[in-house]
Amino acid sequence: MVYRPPVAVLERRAELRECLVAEATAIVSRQGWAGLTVTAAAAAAGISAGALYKHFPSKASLATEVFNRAAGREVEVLATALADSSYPDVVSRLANGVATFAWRAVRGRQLAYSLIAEPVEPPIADARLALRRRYRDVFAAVIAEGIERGEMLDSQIPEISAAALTGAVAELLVGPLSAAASGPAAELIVGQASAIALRCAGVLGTGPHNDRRKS
Amino acid sequence: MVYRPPVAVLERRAELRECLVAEATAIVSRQGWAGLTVTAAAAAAGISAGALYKHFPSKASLATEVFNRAAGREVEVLATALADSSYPDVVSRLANGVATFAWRAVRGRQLAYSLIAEPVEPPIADARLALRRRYRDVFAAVIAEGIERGEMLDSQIPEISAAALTGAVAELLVGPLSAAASGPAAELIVGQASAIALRCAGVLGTGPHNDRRKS
DNA sequence: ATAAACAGTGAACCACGATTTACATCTTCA
DNA sequence: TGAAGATGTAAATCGTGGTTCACTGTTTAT
Repeated sequence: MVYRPPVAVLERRAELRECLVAEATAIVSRQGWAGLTVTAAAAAAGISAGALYKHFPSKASLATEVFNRAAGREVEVLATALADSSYPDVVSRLANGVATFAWRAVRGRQLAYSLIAEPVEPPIADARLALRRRYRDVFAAVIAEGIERGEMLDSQIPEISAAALTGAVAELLVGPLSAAASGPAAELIVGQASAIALRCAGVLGTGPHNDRRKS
Repeated sequence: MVYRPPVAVLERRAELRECLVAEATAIVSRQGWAGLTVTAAAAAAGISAGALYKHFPSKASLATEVFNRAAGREVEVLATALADSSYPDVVSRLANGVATFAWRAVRGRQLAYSLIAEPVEPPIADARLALRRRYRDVFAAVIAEGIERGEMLDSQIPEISAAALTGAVAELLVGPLSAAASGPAAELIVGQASAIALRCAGVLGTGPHNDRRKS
């Protein structure tokens, strides 16, 4: 071989690749997967559609990379919130985790919708299955710990409760209900989401009860 | 006008239209929306693709009719189960409703997935929104009644809990968890789904508790 | 200086389904 | 009988995006 690209070129190449992923992510966060065409992504990064194929073998490849990175970030944030050791009990950690999850969905609403519910082509649908599984596993671990420590109902199956919890919160945040959620409405929904999540997870202790005094 | 189609012809025409809807529904129940092409639907009904347009103005029109009819049936069944007056209390009715919902999803799994979660083109996505709203409303009514009668937590908002409940059960039944659900596993999931739904709805009374005796 | 490797361009090219069209057939009713 | 309406067929047409292709300009190592 008589040509070996020098470091500077390789760096620029890597940079452009990153730029493509970043721009594609921005498009999805703004317009959803429907807006992510090869032409649009390439144009946003300042190159032509054909050139994109010098960096990704196919659109699906770019799309799944975008998905997986964004999904990874979300799961990471959730896992971190769920592991926050400044809370003494598992229940508080769960509440904190759900609230975090919820807030992130309320702010990047379009991205949350795109990750969780928007119609997508098959390769991304697969990645989405994996995402759901990861959410489930993360929640399931917390529930299992809660059962272990006697803070949660022990007749439940952590994986199942976790899946339900994931679905419940997702529907709440991404579904039609929160579509029109302005500031205060959003707070209400996030608050309710946390409460519901705890009930879902079979939190023991005081248990659900109504106040005697009527207002 | 010198031609007025006689009753027999009109009947046959209506019959064929029904046949198209039925065949299209069958395709969706078997292969999902992905399998529902104009050609396939027409062929199943024994006509050519072009002829289908004598009965429906567009594919979207046929598809939404298929969706809405199937969705209507599901909601109807659920509403009936939730209204079963042979149960004395609201809680039992809710449990019964969720179990019915769940069983139907476990048997027609593909159809349930298609109605609730499969990627679809925009016109059907709209119809799906409406379906989710209907599910939510039906559950919300029951929860509201439960609160009214003092059987459920009164600090919740029925619509929100109902949305969460819908999402939870949907995720459970249509998500990856129940993908491999053979007979006994399915029963387990349905059972858990009912239990989770009751917790979600903030059922009072005995509340979640662990048995003292360890096995 | 020059062959080789490579990013990039812009214009084809292609696959896939939905729709439309041109034409044939049949039926009704003046 | 024959003009008009309706159904049906098969093939052509269209739109949309992803993907490929032929070619250009640039850079590197001999």
